[in-house]
Amino acid sequence: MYKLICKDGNAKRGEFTTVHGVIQTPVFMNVGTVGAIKGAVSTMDLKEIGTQVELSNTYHLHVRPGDEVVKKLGGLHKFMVWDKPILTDSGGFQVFSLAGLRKIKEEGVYFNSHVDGRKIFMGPEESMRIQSNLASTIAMAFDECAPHPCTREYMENSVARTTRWLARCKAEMARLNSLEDTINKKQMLFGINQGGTFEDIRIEHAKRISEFGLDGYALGGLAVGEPHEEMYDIIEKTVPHLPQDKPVYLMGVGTPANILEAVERGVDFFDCVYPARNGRHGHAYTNHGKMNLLNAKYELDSEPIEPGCNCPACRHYSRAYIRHLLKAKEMLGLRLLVTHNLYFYNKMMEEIRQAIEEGGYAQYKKKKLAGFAEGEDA
RNA sequence: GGAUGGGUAUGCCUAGCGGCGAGGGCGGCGGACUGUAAAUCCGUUACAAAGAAACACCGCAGGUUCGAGUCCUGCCCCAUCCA
Repeated sequence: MYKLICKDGNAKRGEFTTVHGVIQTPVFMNVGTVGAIKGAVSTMDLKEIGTQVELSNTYHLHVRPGDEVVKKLGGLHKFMVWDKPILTDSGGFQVFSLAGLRKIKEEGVYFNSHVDGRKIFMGPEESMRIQSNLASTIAMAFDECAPHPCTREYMENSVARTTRWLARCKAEMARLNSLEDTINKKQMLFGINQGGTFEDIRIEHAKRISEFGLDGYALGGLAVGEPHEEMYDIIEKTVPHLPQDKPVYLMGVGTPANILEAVERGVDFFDCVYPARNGRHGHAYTNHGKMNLLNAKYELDSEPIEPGCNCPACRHYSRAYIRHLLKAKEMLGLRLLVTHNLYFYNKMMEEIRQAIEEGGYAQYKKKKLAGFAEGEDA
């Protein structure tokens, strides 16, 4: 249940109520694909850094340890010890990212497991069944994230199929939620808008899926190689054609700047591997741009990553120490950096919410972007 | 004093055993990464040049050879061992 608290321009401040608690939006979901945030960050850590929603992946958990296993152990919440909302991505993105290992058919997608090569079939029904077994708070519809660039013809066919798949997802979800042994009988379903950078396909599809009466709507297939401006433009043109009383989720995006721009265009949910991946790669996000802790200039730097930051890493450790850990390939270095980055994202979302409530979003965004730009490593 | 093993590029270490304008690793620097096959990947790290015959002390000096980092001789350093 989505409740709009207030708007500032097109930026929305809302509350999304789920069986696992209320999500304050706009929100950044922390990505833990296989049921764990890469970089040795525990769910205990997530509590400490203000994570509201954790995101896991249908395909990956199906491959290992297997959704049946997770179900036997009481569902993903119990399994990974996380009682707040979990959103599971449907496996649709793997149709894109594992393009070399799959075949798309009308009934679904045939994958060769990236782990051991065995054949895996996943269609809308399978994806829903797996997500129901995982018992996530929010399930995503099974879609195709089409590549960029692609021809208009390819996109039209792909989007039409994604729509047909959505109907099957909805029906299967309703069936699963009514079953006796389903763990989360109130599992929500978000539909996914596609269409690449073809504005008319996007809008047409947005209108079409809006008729399904789902719990939320996502913009998929963006940030897959198209220029930022084009992505912002598509968001701006598409969001008005999605239900106004439902949350909008921009999948897989993005950089802090991407998020600031998208919030301004009415997006409520975000997720991205950047804070975790870049953390593992030695980069720290700060209000003055990105910082590469691997650089020699931090060798004797006893400052925290970001002075004034209240994350566990910055409260206790210096840049020099974290650099040393990274150089020494100690896991603690990655963990501290990823923790800092996730905290940074979560904190920024908190600031965004406050700025919208205070009606000063445009100003906040401008100031924030200026800060990023002045950074030494930005 | 003797024995043995080494000295490879203006960061460090190392491959190399007659065709080397010398391969690799680390360290350094830079880049990439957007619903995670990624604690990853890519580039660069003497000078000069971007050109088919141009110039890098492969510890130093000679020698053998069409050709030597590679073989021979002497010397200088380093390590370990024996006196």
